[in-house]
Order: sequence, then structure tokens, then C-alpha cells
Amino acid sequence: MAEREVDRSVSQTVKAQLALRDQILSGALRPGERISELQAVETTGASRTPVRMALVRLEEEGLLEAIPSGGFMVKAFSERDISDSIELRGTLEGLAARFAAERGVSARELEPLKECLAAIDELLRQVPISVDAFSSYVTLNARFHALLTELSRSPPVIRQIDRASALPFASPSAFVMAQSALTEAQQILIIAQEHHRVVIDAIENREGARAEAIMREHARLAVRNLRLALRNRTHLDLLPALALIKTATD
Amino acid sequence: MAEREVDRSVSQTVKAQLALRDQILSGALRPGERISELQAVETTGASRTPVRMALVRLEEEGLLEAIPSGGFMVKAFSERDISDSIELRGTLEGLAARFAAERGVSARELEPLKECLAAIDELLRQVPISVDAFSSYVTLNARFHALLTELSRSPPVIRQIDRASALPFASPSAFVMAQSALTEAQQILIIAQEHHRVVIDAIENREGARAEAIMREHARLAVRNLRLALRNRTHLDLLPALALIKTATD
DNA sequence: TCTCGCGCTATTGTATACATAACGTATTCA
DNA sequence: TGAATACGTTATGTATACAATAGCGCGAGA
Repeated sequence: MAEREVDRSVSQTVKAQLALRDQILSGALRPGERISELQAVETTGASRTPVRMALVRLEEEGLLEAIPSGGFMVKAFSERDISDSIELRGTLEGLAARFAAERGVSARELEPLKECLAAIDELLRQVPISVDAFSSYVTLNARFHALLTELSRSPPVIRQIDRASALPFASPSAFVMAQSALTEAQQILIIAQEHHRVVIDAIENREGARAEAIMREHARLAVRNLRLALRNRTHLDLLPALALIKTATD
Repeated sequence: MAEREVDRSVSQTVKAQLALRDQILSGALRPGERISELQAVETTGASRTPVRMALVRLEEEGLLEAIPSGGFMVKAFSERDISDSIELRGTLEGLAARFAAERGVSARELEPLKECLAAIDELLRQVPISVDAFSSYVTLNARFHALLTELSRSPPVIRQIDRASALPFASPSAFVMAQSALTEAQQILIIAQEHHRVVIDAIENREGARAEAIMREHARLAVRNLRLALRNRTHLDLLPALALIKTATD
């Protein structure tokens, strides 16, 4: 217990939640496996009450499943579950983009989006794209999507998108890092950036249908990345979330 | 405490959750008001641990909001929040219908939907529609929507729709009862049933875009019902969820 | 009279003890 | 030998006690 500063600053509940999530995503807890509260108490250092709170939150988050007779188990996801989750996110982001377009967005609100866009442009200028640049892309991409979501100015929509993106494999940049070595990945990034450009243009011109359609298509890129990542299993270590995928043999 | 059978059969957590939700929807706990755990312990009869679990679940459900300094408060919703939540549900149901259409559904799976459709047809045959018929409609309508959602055969989509419909004012039949007295309401029910008919037809013919579009339009009826209910405040007592709406004066 | 600070109170966060239910194992009976 | 039942152990659900923090009020000083 050397991390005294962490112990005191954040609540035990959050600490337990983060620790358990790490264990799940790292594969230390395998899908289908029942999570023992006492074991979780030992590994997280928190007592049973915050551990239970963390388990409830992780269930709501979608990583755990309640067992009818009591307790929780790690959820297993099929490849289709994952692609559906990504398409779900795309649909919701499409709704957000449409709302933004239909309801109008001021130039001032669009500013940060455009800055983000320019920053990604800058990144993609170098060829081939370095691993560091991939990493920066992930950050900027997450920022772009977050800003876009907020443009809807609809708390219920924002909330739902956040919930949909909480699943680690459904988030906008989930499978970007997976094929940083592949040449195809660079093309995908360029296409993704074009989508970013189009959605901003559509919102500026109040073209709701166009904004919605492009965000849906944009999410399809993530599905493509998922497929690529599963076929080229060279960089699977970059994808902790893959520990949750149930294959046909399981 | 006369309900001993309830005390023993369901867990204290669920009991507390139901009791607190009732209090929120009935307006006993006002929006923006901080929920005292001790007070909740008194009113629900459960102890603090299950009360806290219930509070966490209600927060995830969207009825409560966490206070940064600790504890929870009842969430307040604007009229726009509610209409956005309904449109959100419509968008998700549209996705489910599209999945069903695109991926194909067997005649056997469509059977229960058609039975439901026929039952509603039967109800709407009598003119004017009785209050009892309205009540039956609510039940059948909920069943229809649940069956349709399942047709997507996509657990992530089903899960998300369930979560979106958990908000009492976002559920498919939220504002149906509100204007059972209005003549306009009968027309709306007839239109809604037409939508039901069309979505099944679209799914049968694997017309994904049509299925999706009609479900979105269908949700717009609920928005219309909401507006009607807010303008004709004669039957507001039938709408417990309205206790959560924050008006401009609040 | 207003503002700043100190202290108290009340409420939440955490830990632990207890009870109950479920699951596994062993023994007995058919 | 197999199956069923009973008992024991272990886990979860619940309750309560304790600690820490935040908010509020009162008092004192400027």
C-alpha cells in the first residue's frame, strides 16, 4: 500500500471500480467467471461495502452481469455484440450531429471543433505516421467526438452517448492503436478525418440528414478496424478489451 | 408494515428502489431536492446499505443526480429534455427495426407481433374508445414495443433501449393515458396502430430504411402526446412523471 | 454592521459483524 | 452402484457502528 496519496484523495468506491475494471480488461478476471466479493476485497484493498458499490456500477456500465442467485460475473461479448455496440454509438452520434445541425450552432461553438480538426490535419501530414502520432490521434479523436456530442446541447443524448461509449470496445478510438503498424491503417485515418471535416461542414450548413449519415458511416470505420484487428492478431496486446470477446470455442 | 409477504420475497434493495422511485414520481421528493439517506431509511423500512444501493441504481437509471460533495438529488427535466428522450428512444427503436429488417426475421418470430397487432385492432374497433380500452392499449402497446425490440436480436441494442425507456416519460406509452378524454387522442391511436402495421410490413419485406423511418416517426407521436398533455392540463393526475418537469419559473 | 474564523452538527463514506441462502459433498438407502 | 437427502461450509444480503468531511451557525473583531 504505497499509494497513500491515492488512498486518501479518491473514494474507496472509485478506487475499487478502477481496480476491478483493470482486472476485467486485462483478462485477470475471465468472462463468465463469477466475481468473488471477498477476493475483490483482497485485490482492491477496499472493504466489502465500496466493492459492492463498484460492482453495481460496473454492472450498469455493462462490463458485469448479475447472477440470478446473487453476485456478478464478467460479461462475455461476441464479435457481433461489439460491432453492434459500435453501430449503436454511431447511430447516437448521428442523432447528436443531426440535432446540432438542425438546431444551429454558433461559429464560436464550432471553434474548438475546427481547432481539433486542424490539429489532426497536422498529425496526418507526416507520412508514414509514427506510433506517437497514432497515440496523439487517439487523444484528439476522443476530444473531437466529445465536443461533437456536446454540440447537440441535449443532456439526454449526451448522457446516452457517454453510456454507449463506456464499453471500452465501443469508444471512438477503441481499435485505432491496434493496427498502427498496418499501412491500411493510415488510409483509414485519412478517411476518418474526411468524415470529421464533412460533419462539421454539414452542421455549419444545417444539413441534418447529411450530418447524421456521415457519423453513421464514420462508426463503420471502427467496425472495419475491429475486423482488421481480429484478423491481424499481431498487436493484440494493445487491445485490453479483447479479453472480453468470446470465441466460438469458448 | 403489513406487507410481510413482500418483505420476505424480494430483496430490501429492490424494495427500497421501488419505494424511492414511487416517491420521486409521485412528487413526494421534489426535483432538485437532496435525498437524505436517513429519511429514505425511515420511509422505505430498509437499512442504509440497501438504500444506498437503490440510490446508485436510480442514479444510473437517470432519475437521480450525484451531488459532487456527496449524496444524490432528484433530477429535474425540461420539456425539451423529455422530448429529446422520446426522440432518442425512437432512434434506438428505429435501429432495432432496421436490424430486424436487414437481418431477416422468420414468420414464427413475427407471429406474436401480429397477434399483438390484431389485439390492438380489436380494441380500436369500438368508437368512442373507452377508458378501459385505453388502459388495455397501454399494456398491448408496451408488449408490442418490447417484442419489436427483441426482433433486433442484438443484446446491446436491446439493453440500450431498455435503459432509454426506463425514464418514465420516455417509455412508449407514457402520455397515452393523459388525454383519454380528448377526441384527438383516438385519432392518434389509430395513426400509431398504422405505424405498427407498417413496421411489421417493412420488416417482413426486409425494407430496413422504411422500418427505421417509421419507428422514428412513431416516436414523434409520443412527443405530440406530450405537448397535448402539457397544454390540456385536465388529466395531469394520470401523469406521475410530470412531477419531474421543471418549468421556467422554477 | 459586516466579515472572517472557529466550532459544532449532521450527513455521507467506510468497515465489520451477523444472518440467511445456496452450493457442494458425503453418506445412506434403495 | 446410483441417486437423493442432509449437513456443513462459504458466499452474499443486511444491519449497524464508527470515522471523516462538509455545511452551517454563531461569535468576535475590525
